[in-house]
Amino acid sequence: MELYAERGFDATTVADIAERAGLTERTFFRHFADKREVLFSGGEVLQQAVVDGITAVDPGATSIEAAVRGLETATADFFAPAVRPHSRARQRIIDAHPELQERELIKMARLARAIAEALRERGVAEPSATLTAETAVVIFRVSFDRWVADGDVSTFGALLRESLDGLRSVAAA
Amino acid sequence: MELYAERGFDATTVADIAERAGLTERTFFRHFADKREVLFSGGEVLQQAVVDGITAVDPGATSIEAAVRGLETATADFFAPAVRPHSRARQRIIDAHPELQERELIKMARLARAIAEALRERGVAEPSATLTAETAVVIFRVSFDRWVADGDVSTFGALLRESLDGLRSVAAA
DNA sequence: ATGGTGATGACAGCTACTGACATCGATCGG
DNA sequence: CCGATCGATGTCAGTAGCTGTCATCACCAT
Repeated sequence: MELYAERGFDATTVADIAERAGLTERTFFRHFADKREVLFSGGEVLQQAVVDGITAVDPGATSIEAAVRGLETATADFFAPAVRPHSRARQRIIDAHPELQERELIKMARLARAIAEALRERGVAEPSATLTAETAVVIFRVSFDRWVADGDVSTFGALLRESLDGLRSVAAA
Repeated sequence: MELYAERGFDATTVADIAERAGLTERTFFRHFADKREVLFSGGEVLQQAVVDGITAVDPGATSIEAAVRGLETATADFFAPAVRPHSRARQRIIDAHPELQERELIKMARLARAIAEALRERGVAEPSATLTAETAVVIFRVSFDRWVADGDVSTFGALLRESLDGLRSVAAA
């Protein structure tokens, strides 16, 4: 991430990264599937936390409530105020490179699938499960954008709530 | 697409494609940004059609109604029953290759941004415009999946309506 | 000490993609 | 009717991402 920030994603070769890390280029590719993956390696952990959060929600909750509550508990650990500068730096790099956005998007798609599966475990039928999961991910993304943005100082959980409310009024219209 | 279907995306080189097309490898890259783009080249046309459709909707309509109506008019031209076999073949290739899914996802993201812009033109404020646009794209994707799936024989417009209803009940919960 | 295992290095190779320059055909002004 | 121009293509060389294969080495268990 240092190198990507310093000279840009395209301008840094895998050889550069390997050198700074004191390793071989080959070894880099044994740890990361490709050059982009470096920025996304922690993703499965968050995904698992969200899934765990959803299954922990009281069974009486509606599907969208369960999904958002799962996001709330998971993001409370991952998106503490202290990590905001790091997240912001990371996001600046991603936003500047379409290839990285592609990777980010597929991670989100996987998150949606995992959420849908967790909802089905709770007894939510299709197509509600998928629809709810996709909606939850939209809420997550909108919230994340606002959380990373400079001006906003709300907590992630509060932003999730606001986004959910916003979406409810949009859908009700 | 012939070659991708015959021997798989990974197993076909650009040299193969160029040869079958009777052209040079270099010429291929002058027409398509990269190897994946071949499968997505028509995307901007659909996007423009959706945007045009949205701006044509009567100004009194709500934002989500305008977005879905825009999708309806655009998809009526692009997703006629006759093109279903082609769409299905294309989708089979994409579904088998994560790299292609990445590209598809970023196209969807661009579509969402274009829809949001069209909604803002209609006077919809943020964050409603973005939220509505993302929601509309979810509806589009769910509908497209069902339209491409074997069993279903509904028209695309009907599927859009059903998905919108489904999402409304999810969000209302 | 021996053998197994997991991480790394070394090296060769393929292919996606790019830049630079030459060629060629069509078109258009004189 | 000729030459200039322009757009599309061919040619060639080069870079870099990524992979397969084999050797090495540290560590651990028996």
